[in-house]
Amino acid sequence: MQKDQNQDGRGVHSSAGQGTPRNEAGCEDWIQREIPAPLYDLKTTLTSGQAFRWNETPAGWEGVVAGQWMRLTQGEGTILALTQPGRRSLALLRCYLQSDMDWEAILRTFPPDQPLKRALQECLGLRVLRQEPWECLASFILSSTKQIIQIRQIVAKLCKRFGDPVIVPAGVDPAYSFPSAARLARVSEADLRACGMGFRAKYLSSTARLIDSGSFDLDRVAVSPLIQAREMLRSLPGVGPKIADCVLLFGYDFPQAFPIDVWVRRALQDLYFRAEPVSLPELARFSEAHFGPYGGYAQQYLFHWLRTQAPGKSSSSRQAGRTRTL
DNA sequence: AACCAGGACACAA
DNA sequence: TTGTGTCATGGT
Repeated sequence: MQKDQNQDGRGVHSSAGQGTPRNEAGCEDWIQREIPAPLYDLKTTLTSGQAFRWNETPAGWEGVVAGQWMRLTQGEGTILALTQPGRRSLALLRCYLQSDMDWEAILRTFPPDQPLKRALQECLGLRVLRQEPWECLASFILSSTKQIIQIRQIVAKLCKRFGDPVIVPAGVDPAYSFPSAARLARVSEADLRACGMGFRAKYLSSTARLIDSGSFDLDRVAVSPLIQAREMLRSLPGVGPKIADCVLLFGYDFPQAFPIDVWVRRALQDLYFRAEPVSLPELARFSEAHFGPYGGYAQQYLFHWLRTQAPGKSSSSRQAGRTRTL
């Protein structure tokens, strides 16, 4: 079910260097298909800080999944997808979007507390994607102390410089695949840094090389229990507790993983511990116990809800960074 | 123009 | 185990 083979570093024809796509613009076919997706808000999901490569155009949301360009639009209880008529793109997309998930059953596992209920109401239709592990890992290594808009810019540069061009419909801006670990392993740290990623360049470079050399096997994460999978990812340079849980949640099948960034920390502090400041490790322990087997999904609701709040509406949100005792 | 961003890391206590 | 300074870069 979640076993879509992503082209990450190891193995697969990454050294072949396909260069430019064979088809010239206009010679290829594109078909529109319909994916059943009840309770699915495409825009909210694609803009909720999970994936960084979707662009909104007048025609819909355009992006690249597993090396294939696609355009998605919201339908009534469905998602419309413009893809090549190729064999696998539809199955690929349903896995990526996680549109077959029994969402109501998941909602029922959430604790019935007031803050979460409110976040659910405000962001109904927000879903969790299942991205390719390598792209997810690399993207979140680049995410640390960066705004989402900046992460998008860095990733876009990275793909344009080191990814391969993919086939797009006539008249559409060129698009690129996400560069494999094998490719990035052969890129100098300085060239990575030129994409604007700063100190994260050495993290991405080192991690790409560990994966390319076979020292680290991304597939082994998928078949490990949560605790071990988390430890494995954390052994990679540039991957700490937060990024590890992002990759487990968005790139693998670990719905309990609960990444805590500045926003989620603020949300937990304000919504569940209004009285006094609680340390980060303590918040992590609370979250693991409180939010249940799909806690990561609850986390995504809290994250997106707080982040889309009008600034200044929430009580102590703005200057919560400094530990100022009220 | 300061301030902050989907943090990790080495190091101190 | 938990708390602090440092690390680049650019948006707001």
